[in-house]
Amino acid sequence: MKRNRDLEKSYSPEGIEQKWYDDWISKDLFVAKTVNSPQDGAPSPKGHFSIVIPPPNVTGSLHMGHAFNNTFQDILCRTRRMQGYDVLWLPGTDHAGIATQNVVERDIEKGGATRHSLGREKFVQKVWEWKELYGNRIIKQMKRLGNSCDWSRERFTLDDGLSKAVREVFVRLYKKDLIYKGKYIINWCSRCHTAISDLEVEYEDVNGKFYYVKYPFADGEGAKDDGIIITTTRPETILGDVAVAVHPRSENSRFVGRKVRVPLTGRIVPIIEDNMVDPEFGTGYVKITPAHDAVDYLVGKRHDLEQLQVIDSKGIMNENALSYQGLTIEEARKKTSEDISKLGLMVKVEEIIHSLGHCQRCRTTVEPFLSEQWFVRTKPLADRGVKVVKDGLIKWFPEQWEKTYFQWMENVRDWCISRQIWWGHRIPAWTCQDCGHITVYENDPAECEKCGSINIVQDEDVLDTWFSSALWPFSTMGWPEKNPDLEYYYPTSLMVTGFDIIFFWVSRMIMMGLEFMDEVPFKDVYIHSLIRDEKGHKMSKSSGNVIDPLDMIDKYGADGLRMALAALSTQGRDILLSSSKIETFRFFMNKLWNAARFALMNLDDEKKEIIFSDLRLHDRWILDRTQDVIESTTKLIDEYNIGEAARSLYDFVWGDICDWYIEMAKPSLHGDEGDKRRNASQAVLEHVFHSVLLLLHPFTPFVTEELWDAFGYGEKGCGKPIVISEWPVRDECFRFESSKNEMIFLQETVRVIRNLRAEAGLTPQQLVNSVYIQTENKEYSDILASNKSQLAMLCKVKDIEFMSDAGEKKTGGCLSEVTAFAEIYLFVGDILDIDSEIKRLEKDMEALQKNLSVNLSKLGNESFISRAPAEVVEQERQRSIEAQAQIERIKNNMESIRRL
RNA sequence: GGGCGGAUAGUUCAGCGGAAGAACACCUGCCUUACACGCAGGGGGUCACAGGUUCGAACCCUGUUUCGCCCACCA
Repeated sequence: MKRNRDLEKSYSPEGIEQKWYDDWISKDLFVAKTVNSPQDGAPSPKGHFSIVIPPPNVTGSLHMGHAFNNTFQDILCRTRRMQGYDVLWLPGTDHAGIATQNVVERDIEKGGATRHSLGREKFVQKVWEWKELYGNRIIKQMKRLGNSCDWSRERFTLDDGLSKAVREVFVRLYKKDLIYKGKYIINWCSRCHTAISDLEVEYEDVNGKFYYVKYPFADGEGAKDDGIIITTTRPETILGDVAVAVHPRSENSRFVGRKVRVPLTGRIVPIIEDNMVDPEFGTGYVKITPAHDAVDYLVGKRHDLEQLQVIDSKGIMNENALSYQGLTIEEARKKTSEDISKLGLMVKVEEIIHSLGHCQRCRTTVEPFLSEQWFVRTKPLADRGVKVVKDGLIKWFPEQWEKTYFQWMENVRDWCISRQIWWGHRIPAWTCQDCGHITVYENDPAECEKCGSINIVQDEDVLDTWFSSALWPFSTMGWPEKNPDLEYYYPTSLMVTGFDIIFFWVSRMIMMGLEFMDEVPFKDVYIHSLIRDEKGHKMSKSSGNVIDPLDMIDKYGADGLRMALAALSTQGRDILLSSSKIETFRFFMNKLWNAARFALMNLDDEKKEIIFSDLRLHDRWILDRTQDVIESTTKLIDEYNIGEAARSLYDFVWGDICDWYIEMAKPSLHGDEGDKRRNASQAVLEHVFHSVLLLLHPFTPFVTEELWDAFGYGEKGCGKPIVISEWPVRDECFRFESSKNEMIFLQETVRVIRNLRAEAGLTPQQLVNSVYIQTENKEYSDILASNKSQLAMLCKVKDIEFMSDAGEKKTGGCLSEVTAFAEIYLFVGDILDIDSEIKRLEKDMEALQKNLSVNLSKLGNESFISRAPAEVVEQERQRSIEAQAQIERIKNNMESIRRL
């Protein structure tokens, strides 16, 4: 083994991370196998493990959510790669229609341009330029995190291949009547100037006014009841009223069939009955405005009412709004309410808090708006999506999310997929100007498929971004073409994402995957929690509480950040992150580094075999623990419980290896117990580090690769990089069950003695001459007796005495503590000072040496030898030998005390 | 209105049927040749409340209180 013992005294990630990432990339270690191709050959007997990354927005930059999500996926991919699976982690980015368009619009505004002043073609060109400039930023950031993605397969949702898939899907769905075009009430953002889907509307409580308005009877019968009172929050929509509704079984239903006069417009409208009215709410009378309210729209449909539009797509009152034409919604609201008051029809106005929809992208209030849009008929697709989960073909982690999914899927409504923006996949539909027929086709058609006219124009709208995202698991692998990747890596193994996009994305991928691949898009879905700031608030630029993962990588290293994210994660609870929490794990990287440094300082180049007869308790214990950790880590990762996996590795390294094993192995590593023991400890240490580096690699790829190399396991030592080294498995040879309990005896005793020492106020320089242990437990006393030197090492005690009754010792200056196994006594008077102990020994030695030199001079004197009797000479000779031995012993003694 | 999740040490959270744990923070000692990004020790908890199941409950069941989140056609 070629060891590198020349490690820095503390771990600094700079340089190391970049070095290894470049190395991995240059060796194509993340490039997935193209199975059955001439260069890659047959698939692994283990099979495949594939993940498609949730594609981040091209204009975005890496935030903590991405960092967490990507770390999770990377841990799985790296583990599976080491386990011998054919791993594909497919990366890419999303064109993010409205979001990106908004960003670029804001950018060109600085130069005084608008998208309309540029025109469609030029504007789209601008967005592409933007994408070329900044679209790569997030990819670079992912690389710094250590993502082991196959960058050779990187995709973008507007790539040619993916665009082709989008068209194919659109056409097939249209032909199956699963896509249709129609005039419906949709959510309209007057700022983005486009329709948005139900999911893109976010409801928020806002202050508003609740107007009580009287609608007089118009049929002359109501002499006594001169009218009814409706309630509304939007008086400007009174201009579009075409009816008033009551609940059929309410008190108010007695007026059904009568007519009232709508204020301002003077329109005579009927009172109708509809179940949608809550008789308990407001006055129990609801004005019906089918063109400007989603509920009213449905009521209008049921009762065949006119859809009277009074507001246009820009949020301006239109020609139907009489004198209010040209006003904005806000202006019209003020004016109409004033005018109603003037007419004496405003009964009262209340302040209320009500929930209002806002555009997810720009926070503008969303208006219900009647317009012609494209929709996906979702129900038939959803039914299948529900079934596969019920049948267990897709498993959710944590399981509870399954319910959320079912709830949405079982009540799913048609999906509005057309957007009145320019950045995205343009809808492949052409309307014939002559016959009005709509031609929907994969390739741009030259003529109307019905009448053959060449006078056809393509639909102006583009598709919802999520339409292309829904195809991501198979469109990225080449669909609709047949392709070895698609055949081998689809369905993917796992989807990792946040709960916020279960409806937007996960459910739609399931529906599309089933429709077009006839198979689920992934077998497991892992829904992770949200990252929040330390106070539990959502991180956002506006509140200034963002912890930038790139800053954290600069400060603490990618490994520290990754370990923190992994270890802090728990199932089903949000993660409250702070810089200091990440720091804790940076310290862990240093601890690992130094433990490895210690090991390297104590290992020879030659690799030692583990010889069982030379092992002592702590050796057997750490070998046994290592096997347990190998097994449990593997199991936890299989269950996607990376939080527990990371935490248990942390505890194992810090608590078991550093705090106990290394401390206990020091005497033998220093050679105090002879060569055999030194070899044994070296062999054990090597095994432990070899295993733990492998186990930690998915979590902290960079340090582990660096240390792997330093131990000589990497290419310099004629091995392989850790990235592609074999994942460890439990070695049954190293199962030492009894070591677990025996070690507990020892640890418990050490803790108690240390505790007693602290109670007695002893300094580290003070040596306890002896502790007395009273116990009936033979096994316990045997274990302690055979580990005296470790005990001395760990708690600075010279000797242990066992006794059945310590009664006579319990006088003055005695401290004691009872444990589960024994009662332990320490006498405050029975303390040796290390320095004076050494002085005492030095004195002894001096005296001995004096005697010895006298002896030796006698033996060197010829007249003494010739005159003295033979037995006296022999006696003197014996004495000198004894003295020499004793000096040797005292020397050793001094050495070991000095070490304490 | 429906659904989901949380309530455990000062703080952030693990634990989810068998003697209350970690990390920060706090207090006391220590620069002991792997590590002060460290070592050793310490204080601190009716595990939200009330019932129940069990030999045994922080953990299971039933309520209650309370804080979040998601969905839904309260105009």
